[in-house]
Amino acid sequence: MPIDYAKESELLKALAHPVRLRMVEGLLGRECNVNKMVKALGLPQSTVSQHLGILKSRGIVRIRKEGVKTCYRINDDRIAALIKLLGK
Amino acid sequence: MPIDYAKESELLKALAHPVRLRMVEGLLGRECNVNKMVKALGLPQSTVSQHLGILKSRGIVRIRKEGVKTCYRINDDRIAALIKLLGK
DNA sequence: GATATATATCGTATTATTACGATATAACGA
DNA sequence: TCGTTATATCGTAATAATACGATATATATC
Repeated sequence: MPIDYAKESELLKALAHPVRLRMVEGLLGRECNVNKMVKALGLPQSTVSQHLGILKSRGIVRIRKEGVKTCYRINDDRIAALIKLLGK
Repeated sequence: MPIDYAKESELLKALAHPVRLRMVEGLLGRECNVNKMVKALGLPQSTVSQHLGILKSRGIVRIRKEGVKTCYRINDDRIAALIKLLGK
């Protein structure tokens, strides 16, 4: 399958940040709401939300609303394999 | 193996550019000198050289000198699998 | 409706990346 | 040594990404 360089480089760019990489790895196999991530990461809420927005806009994650909470989960099938590759 | 987020996000950042992604894919399985890439990509020589420098500094490619020519080739075993993943 | 909680968005200063012409360096052949 | 070819580096203007406080919005509870 021919690669869409512009599109796939956007995907990689979204993952190419230490905080987002950590977020994505943390979301493998389980969903998580924003507040939990804020606490786990020790970063300002606005910063975490901004990073999540980037991951969402690239289709890497998607959300599920649960009352007032927003639960994020992985939405791209390739992510798990990609993260696994990085650990080698 | 636990991921070094800073290190691996640097790897992804180096790949997260349409031109560099195209370069890397073009180098899968075969080496190529700078001038050939300049012609193939239709970009200024300084631009191509700058991108190659980024790929090299992250260990994604390495070089072999052949007289005046510099031949670039893939140097990271994970790259082929990563590119393959992107095409899915 | 008032309040508290969860999250998103805005504004913006700082820092990083990009593109590319100009210039430098290095190897080769005449 | 000169000229040519191949490549790297420099300088820099333009653009993009980042961090994060302030603020807005939405939902639940009382």
